[in-house]
Amino acid sequence: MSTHAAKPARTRFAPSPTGRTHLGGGRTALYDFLVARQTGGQFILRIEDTDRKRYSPDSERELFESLRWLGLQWDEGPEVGGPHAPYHQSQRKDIYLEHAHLLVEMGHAYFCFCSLERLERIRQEQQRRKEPPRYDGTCRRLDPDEAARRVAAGERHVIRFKMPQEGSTTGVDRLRGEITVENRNLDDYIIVKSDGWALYHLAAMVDDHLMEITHVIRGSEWLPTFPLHVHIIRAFGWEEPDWVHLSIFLKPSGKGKMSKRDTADLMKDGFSIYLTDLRDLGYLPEAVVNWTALMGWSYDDRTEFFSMPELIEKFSLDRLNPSPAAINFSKLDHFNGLHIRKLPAPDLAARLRPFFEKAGYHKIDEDKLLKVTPLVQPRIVTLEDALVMGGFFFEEEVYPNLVDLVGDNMTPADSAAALRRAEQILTGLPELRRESSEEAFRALAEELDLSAGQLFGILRVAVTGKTVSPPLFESMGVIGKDTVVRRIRNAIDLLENYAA
RNA sequence: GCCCCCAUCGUCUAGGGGACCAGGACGUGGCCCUUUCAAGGCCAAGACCGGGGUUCGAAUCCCCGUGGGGGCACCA
Repeated sequence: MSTHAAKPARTRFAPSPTGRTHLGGGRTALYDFLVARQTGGQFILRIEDTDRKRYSPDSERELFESLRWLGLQWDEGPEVGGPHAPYHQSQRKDIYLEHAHLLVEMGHAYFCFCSLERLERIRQEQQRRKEPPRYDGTCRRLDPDEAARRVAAGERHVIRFKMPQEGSTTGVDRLRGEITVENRNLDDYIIVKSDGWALYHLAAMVDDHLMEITHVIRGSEWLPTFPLHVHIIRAFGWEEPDWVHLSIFLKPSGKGKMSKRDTADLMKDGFSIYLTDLRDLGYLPEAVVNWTALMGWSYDDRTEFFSMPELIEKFSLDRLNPSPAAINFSKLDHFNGLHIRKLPAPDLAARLRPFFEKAGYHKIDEDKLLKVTPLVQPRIVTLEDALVMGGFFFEEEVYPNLVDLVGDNMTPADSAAALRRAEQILTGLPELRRESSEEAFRALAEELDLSAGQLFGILRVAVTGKTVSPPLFESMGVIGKDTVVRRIRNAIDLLENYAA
């Protein structure tokens, strides 16, 4: 695909807004987007909301938000319009109905008047006899003129696709090659419900054709009905798109698909399969894109770090892997760290700001944030980690634990004495810069017969309130001399009050 | 039960008849660097599901098992 200039592709992401947008959808949309961008074609978003009972406006909002967060802006679809509008299937009911009637006229479909109850009876009977559950074909044998009269008379009916009963059907999947199914294993699927709404099988094929879709990239859960879709397209005499059935995602253990329970467990570990959760958890869209792109696709035997432009250039449907993939969140952490470190500091600072603000650190000074950013940058894996790693920079006071203030193999009195000397040195310093302060404090350690680790450890706790922090002297420089001195005095008080 | 898909380190993967005592990445362990924590560098352990075939030669092709996954709605 990338080897020779392909003709512009028209791809579509066609989700059903009945739940939250997750990794699987994100990856499908990403591949759609990449193929469109790579070939100079269009990425279309189509909302499959023909099931009015399951439709949820919240889901749709979250869908748009998720795709945009990932950087997958659609060229045609809701909110942006396009030459094939409307892009909500709920607004295209008549189009599907017309096409269904066309199929009936051509003899590829028929009206069915069987009741739900009768269908249920047949199903149970078949189950009892261990037969595959299928429509028994009663209405298929009806005289078409009579069926038409009953429809005209207002009798409740559905429209079924007339599947050939002999032979087999072969479709070609881009990653698996030919997929052949015996026609007798296929059912006379309902394509229009009794309320007049088309089902996916019809609606999607009609829209894909009308919208001139060249590549249907979708989940492999569609593989079993793939031959049906091929049949519908052939019945109309349309050209088939390229079919790409993506592998599914397994839970991290590799044992089965993600369940509700798994999702809840995941959140406890600070992970989620939902895109907006990942955003709120402090993951970068760049990292999520890079990570999911590699779940089922590879470039070569060593390159793994990709930006969106690089993916657009290098992505290829020919290098997709058909086997199911377990989700590996520790690899997401890895990619997030990588992308965080790659970011220019001002960019990272801008992304960090909302996390600090949400945590209650208001009036964050831009200059200070810009200084803090490179200090936390190599030390965080998510944006949210910056709160723990660098919160003390924006805190008025810090509250160290007494035990942490006492150095290794030292008494509280020793620590207090060391801090007193540190305070003297600090106040004597004309300004607080890393080079000068580090030199002075190294000398102090020697004077007190302490290791650098001992002294710096005490200072770190006094100044940052924590045992783990960015490098001490750089940190002190950002915090400022007055605040550093005040915090050291507080630590001395703490130690001496304990002694008393 | 029936149908379909899949099968290389714990995980994501490279490999597509000889270049493979199987390469990379995450994770894990160790070392170096180092004021803590990271980052970074180096090293280590770790896999071709089983059985048949085809072939001079199989991780690679074929068949059968087995295992895993998906689907069997007037959902998508």
